[in-house]
Amino acid sequence: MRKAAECCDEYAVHPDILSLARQDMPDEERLYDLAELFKVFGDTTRIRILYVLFESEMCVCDIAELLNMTQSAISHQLRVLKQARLVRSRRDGKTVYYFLADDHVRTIIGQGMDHIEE
Amino acid sequence: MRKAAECCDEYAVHPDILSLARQDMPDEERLYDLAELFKVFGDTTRIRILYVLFESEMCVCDIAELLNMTQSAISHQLRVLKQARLVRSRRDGKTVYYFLADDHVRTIIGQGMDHIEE
DNA sequence: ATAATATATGAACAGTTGTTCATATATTAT
DNA sequence: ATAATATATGAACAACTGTTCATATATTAT
Repeated sequence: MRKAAECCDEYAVHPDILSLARQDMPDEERLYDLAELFKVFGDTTRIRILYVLFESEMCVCDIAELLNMTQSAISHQLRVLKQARLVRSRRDGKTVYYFLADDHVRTIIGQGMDHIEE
Repeated sequence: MRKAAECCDEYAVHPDILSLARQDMPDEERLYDLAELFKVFGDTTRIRILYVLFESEMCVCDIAELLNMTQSAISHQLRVLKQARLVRSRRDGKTVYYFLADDHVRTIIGQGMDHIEE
């Protein structure tokens, strides 16, 4: 018989489920990376930047203008998005254009919208 | 011609794109809710709880045991998950069982995993 | 070279978040 | 009623986050 925590001994679900849950749990590094990824989506400014980039690649100061925020604030957030590999950038002269890195961004945001709208 | 911010006047993308981006931007409340939702996914403890619930509904103290955390910490986080409507609960005597609210959780986490693993 | 423009970045500060601790509530058994 | 068990919750504190401000870097034009 399973030796559980001090609490809820008699009401505990079957030990098989517990060991199964332990098996299917991704390793610590993956869980950390996953949480880090979602943290990036967890900010209004960054979500708005991503939405803006749904339409087209865009330079830093246009994003700043669109969102009515300072160039610095946008630049800081673009760095976060870039580190998470959600956006990429290309330089054209003095201007740096940012664009969505791949389609996961759309899918994840789309699923999120589905959830809050239901 | 478009009157842009002081910066990058001559390099700015076409004004049509700017107004298009403005149109397709969800309203503030939606953007806020969306960011709030992703914030909930943006924590290792909560991600681990959700993973545990992939297998089966589970009571608070079993989750606490599985994740090696205090009952209080888990309970606090379950409240956050519940407020975000990612989990639901049912009471059976003294025990409260938590379970995933719907399939968006799996999809969102799955897409997140796809992204970090690619 | 210097000036102008676009972007990036470090430090600081306020606001937020997650855990711990103590305690409250809810249910069951006696 | 009281005791025991499972869960919930408020306060406090440390750690983290996003913006602002000042300034640095990069590119282009003169």
